[in-house]
Amino acid sequence: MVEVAVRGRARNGAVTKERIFSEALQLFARKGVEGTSIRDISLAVGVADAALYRHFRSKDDIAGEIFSRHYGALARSVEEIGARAQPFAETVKQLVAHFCTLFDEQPSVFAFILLNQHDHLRLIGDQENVVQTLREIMARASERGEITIRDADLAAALALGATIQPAVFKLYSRLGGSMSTLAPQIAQAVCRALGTPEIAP
Amino acid sequence: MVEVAVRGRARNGAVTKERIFSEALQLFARKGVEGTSIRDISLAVGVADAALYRHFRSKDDIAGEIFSRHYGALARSVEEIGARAQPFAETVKQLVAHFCTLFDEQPSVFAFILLNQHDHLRLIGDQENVVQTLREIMARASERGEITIRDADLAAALALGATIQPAVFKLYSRLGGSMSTLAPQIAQAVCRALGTPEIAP
DNA sequence: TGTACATCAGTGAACGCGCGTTCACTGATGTAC
DNA sequence: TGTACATCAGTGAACGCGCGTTCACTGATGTAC
Repeated sequence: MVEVAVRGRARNGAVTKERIFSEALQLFARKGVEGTSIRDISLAVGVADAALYRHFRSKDDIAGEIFSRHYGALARSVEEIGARAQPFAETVKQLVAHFCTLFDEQPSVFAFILLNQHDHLRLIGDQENVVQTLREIMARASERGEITIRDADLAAALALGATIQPAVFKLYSRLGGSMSTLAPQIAQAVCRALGTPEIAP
Repeated sequence: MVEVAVRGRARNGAVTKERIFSEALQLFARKGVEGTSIRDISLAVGVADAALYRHFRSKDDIAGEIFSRHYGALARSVEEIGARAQPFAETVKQLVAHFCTLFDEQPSVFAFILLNQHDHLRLIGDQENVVQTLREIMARASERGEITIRDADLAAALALGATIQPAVFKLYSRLGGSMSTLAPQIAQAVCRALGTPEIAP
């Protein structure tokens, strides 16, 4: 278990499975799930196509496991930030910063779970739902009079759209620099859009 | 030319081509271009699959013609609204209203040209570009001091995201009512986000 | 108005290809005694 | 420490299927004289 095979092919299943996760994620983010074939993935990993079926039941299973792993992690982060006892403007700041950091550090994760929404948004259960969690954060802020937009769903859509669309622009090289650089401006724009009093920087 | 065949199959080429446009658009919007087959389209139109090749060179040609037709129309509308001599807040109001009306009246068009961006954004030339036009509207507003966000691309992204994301929510039934009902709230949110003084309703 | 012919808009069948998946098999690794 | 065996993680080849596209052909429509 300690030593990985040196001659011949590596035969550590856990390592191979992680490499499939990693390569498939990048391909899915770049070309979409439908546009990526099992052979594309196995070529990138460096194994035969049939080897993928030692680790996953099907291609959809690969996509599903990758999606729920990262989407679940994001949902938990959003929930955790939303639960902090702090002014709404601070929550917005931290949420936007979190999304921007995710884009900068794991662009494939960002693209796969947030930009290909139409493929799999219906597949996820409601247990760990980023959008649902955002909605609840907005509903709470509305109750406390921290935002003037009354419809919590609309507020969530405005905030999410104002954060995601700049990322799309960056993907198409329409915006330079890192997303984290833009985060303060985006957070301020979101607060203004929702009608929140700003806090001192 | 005046009378359409009554017995046997309709043989009016122009009519068939329009029906292909119409059915293919709906399928592309619902399932994506890759997820829609030539046989899906021909089945919906009610002709043999091979008949499609009497009107289009390829499947991509169908998608391309549909896309550029509607995308071009939207680009010209945006350009025309942007060229009007009026306060920026009024321009935003009209742009948002235009997008919302498009969603309400032609949801398939909206979904196809604005929500599947990754498939074909690279295919379009720069001659009639919705995003580019929005950017120029923002740049002009920035020069005139009508918005406080200095980066025109970021301003365009914020405005577009705040308009498109509610539409995505509506597609997933997360928001009720029509988009046109939400238009005033969205326009106001965009103006606030960009730092524009509001105008009287 | 009739006739001859070109074009148009359709058909069913077939094509080659790439896809997701399965198969029998192999040899390395882990485990029991 | 050796031996016997189960399991794991890989292989190349093949499968059936649906895909986009092409083909030869058909009959209706339009045009010229």
